[in-house]
Amino acid sequence: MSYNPSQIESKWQDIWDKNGSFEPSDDKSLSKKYILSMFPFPSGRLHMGHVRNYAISDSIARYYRKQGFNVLHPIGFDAFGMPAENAAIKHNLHPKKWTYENIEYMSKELKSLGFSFSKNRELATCDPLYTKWEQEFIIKMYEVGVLFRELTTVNWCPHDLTVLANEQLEDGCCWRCGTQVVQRQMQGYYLDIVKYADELLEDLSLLEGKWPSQVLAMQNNWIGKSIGLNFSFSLSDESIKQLDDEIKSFDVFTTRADTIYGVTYCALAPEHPIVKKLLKKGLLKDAKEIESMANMTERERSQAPKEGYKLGIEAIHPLTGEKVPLWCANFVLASYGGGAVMSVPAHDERDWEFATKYQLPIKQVIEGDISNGAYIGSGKLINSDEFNGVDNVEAKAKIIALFEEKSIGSAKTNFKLRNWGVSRQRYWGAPIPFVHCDDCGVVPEKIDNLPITLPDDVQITGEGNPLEKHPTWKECKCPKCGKDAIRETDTMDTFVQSSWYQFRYAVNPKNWENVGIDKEDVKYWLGVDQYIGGIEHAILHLLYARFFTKVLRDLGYVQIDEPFERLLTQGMVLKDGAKMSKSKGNTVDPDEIIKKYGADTARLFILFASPPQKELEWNDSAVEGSFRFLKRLYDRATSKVTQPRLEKIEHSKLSKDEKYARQKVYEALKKSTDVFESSFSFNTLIASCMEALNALDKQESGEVWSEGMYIILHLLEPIIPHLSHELSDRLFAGKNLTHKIEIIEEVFIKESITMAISINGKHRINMEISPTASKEVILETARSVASRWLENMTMVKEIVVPNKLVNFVIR
RNA sequence: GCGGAUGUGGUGAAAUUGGUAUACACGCUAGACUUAGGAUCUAGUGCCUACGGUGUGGAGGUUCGAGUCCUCUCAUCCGCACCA
Repeated sequence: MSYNPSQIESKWQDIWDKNGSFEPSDDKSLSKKYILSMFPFPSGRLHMGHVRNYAISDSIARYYRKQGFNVLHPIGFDAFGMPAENAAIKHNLHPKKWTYENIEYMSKELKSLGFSFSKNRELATCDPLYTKWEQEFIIKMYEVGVLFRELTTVNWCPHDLTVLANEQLEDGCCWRCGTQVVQRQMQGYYLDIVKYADELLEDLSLLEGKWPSQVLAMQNNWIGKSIGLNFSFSLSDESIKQLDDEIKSFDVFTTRADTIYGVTYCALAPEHPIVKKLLKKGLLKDAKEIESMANMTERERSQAPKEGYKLGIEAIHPLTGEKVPLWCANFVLASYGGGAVMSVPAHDERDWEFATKYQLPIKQVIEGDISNGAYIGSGKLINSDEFNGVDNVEAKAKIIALFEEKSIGSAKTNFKLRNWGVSRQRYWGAPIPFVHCDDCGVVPEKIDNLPITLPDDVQITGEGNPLEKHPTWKECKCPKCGKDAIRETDTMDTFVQSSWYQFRYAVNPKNWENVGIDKEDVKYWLGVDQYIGGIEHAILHLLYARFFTKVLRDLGYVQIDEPFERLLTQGMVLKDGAKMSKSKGNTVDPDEIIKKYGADTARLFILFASPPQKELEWNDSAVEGSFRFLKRLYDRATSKVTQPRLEKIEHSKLSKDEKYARQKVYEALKKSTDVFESSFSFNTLIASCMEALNALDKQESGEVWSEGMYIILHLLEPIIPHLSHELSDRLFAGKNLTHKIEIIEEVFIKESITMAISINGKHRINMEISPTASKEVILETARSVASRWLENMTMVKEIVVPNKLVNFVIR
């Protein structure tokens, strides 16, 4: 009988299902491993990226399970989100129906790949039970001030009547209807991630060597800490008068306090209160231009050339008392450092460009060449009163000290990281559990009333928020005073759900009704020993999940600082050198591959073709090759293993080929620990197993075949579980899959070894020699073997590297 | 511009961390068997002017010895991008 993957695979999948083989034990005295892959969005079908992700995590999970660990390897679905609403608009399908149908289909696909997920812990984040606990955390966060409401500028589509995220803009237009997006002030809910910025940055050092350095660098960059001076400019008396005595000063932040004497003007963002006030009063002749500037998104502004408008307002330099003109400029960010900057054109490239364009004065305060542009290097200060001659690095500290002494400014740390806006004007998300009361204001729901669930009877048109338009859903009672009130119609960003799912999986599903995050369960299972997912989540998801962990820790739910101990970011799956995508028509459907070759072939190919961190180029004929190997493995297991009973092999009595075969088998075994526990280079382990099978093929001993197959099937079980279980069951009653196999050192001892002989570092010839030969014997033999290169030459040096080579240096 | 990687046969990739470069696989070539097939098996396969020479993007350096360490350089990919 030949290899029939579909029969074998469905047989074992059913056995595993029936036995609940992948449910972790409740016994907390066992050593545990928590292996987690990023959960999928239920888009409808699995793609190869998913298969790769889960093939990796499954191999690691199965490896540890086989080593006797209590393994948690869960899966779920990141089930809220816009695509469900888009499907509703396009196909008139209810998002809930669409989502659950997709989950059902994808669960079947996951099963057909033989992944060893815990079924009892499978979750969908759109489940009201999940929402319930999430809403509770959000209310707790509100109580401690981590969640707050704020009026900020957002991207607003005037046609679809909704807020859009930055990544939903295409050239400043709505990605769906093409309408020009405008900036609009809106109330929204924010999570104070900036409060945790320092800790999020500091703790990156805990992850060094355990997370890819690239991810650490990206997060570091994203948080963007900078230390400088914060101080305020007073306005001149006339200017204050112009502003109706309402504004008398404004704050700026600088990292270059050393250049403060070089300030020749100040630049304000178009959103700055001074600019707004002037606009309101109609004092600006360039009002139209400034307003259109304010309507541009940050991204658009960054692409536009530098532009500015003189405001006719003057500030007073805090040290020199000189008058400094104020400008409104498009390159000043409203959301950073107070939306105002002191401009030092002599020592800042942007200020130089701006000053040159508008012919503003340039005042040099650090020695250096400013003939062709700003000088941003270091040097001694000039034109800086008492600081003249001081090195600029030193001056920076001294000037900050001076400001603090005079109480006109202070050292300040700023972050590029912005607070996390979690409001979405969407239907298919977790409702933000708050109520608007005329008397009490914004009030959190009573915990007993959770979860606040979505109404099913909604019309989803893509315009506006269906919750807002629902006739009755909004109506509620104020949790505080009991009067009629209005429910919040914003729902939460889907990144909120994926920020705490790693804790939810750890909770015993028997208690899912009673508790959101069980302290003891989390204490046992967390941190995640190995997290696996795509690099595309390097910042957002991984930063949010780290942030949530710290917040939940401070709220007393968990006791760890970092959720993911180790992170593996897998490379993309490519076809014809490009990322697989429907629009390019270069996709490979996992279902088709399973149908044609079986899940084991798909898994083997994916892990063999490339190390997991690298990109994987899909190659149809290489898939055939993987299939061929499995057929061969099946054939040899059924035809060569004639005496399945394992007996102690007397190694010394074996022939050379038999010894070599054993050696190859044990080499593979030796390699496996490093592969599964640290390097994850499954490709090399598979190659070693192939080498072992090749070596076994060159000998005929039944006992060597038996032992070899026993070990190879053991090693490959995490990668090709179905075939491995089937054959192991038939040949060894599955005994080779239940324990760790010890390495026999004897097989590595050789009667003779091959040593290379080099002349002046160049490899010339090999020799066979006893491994116990003395240095003298080795050299003697080598000299005679290599005699033709040594004739008439003078020996300068003789180097012997034991077991490896001899190098003769001659002249 | 800043930050992070990566460069090895026709292709995907190995190399026990300074010690015989190209394991394993794909592809290709030739052959065997054959119910003529995209099956299986055997042999070969870095390049060149082939008893020799040369070869890990390029140029130097350290060393008895470098894919591996150091310096410079080129190319590609990814992330961030007016953060004052």
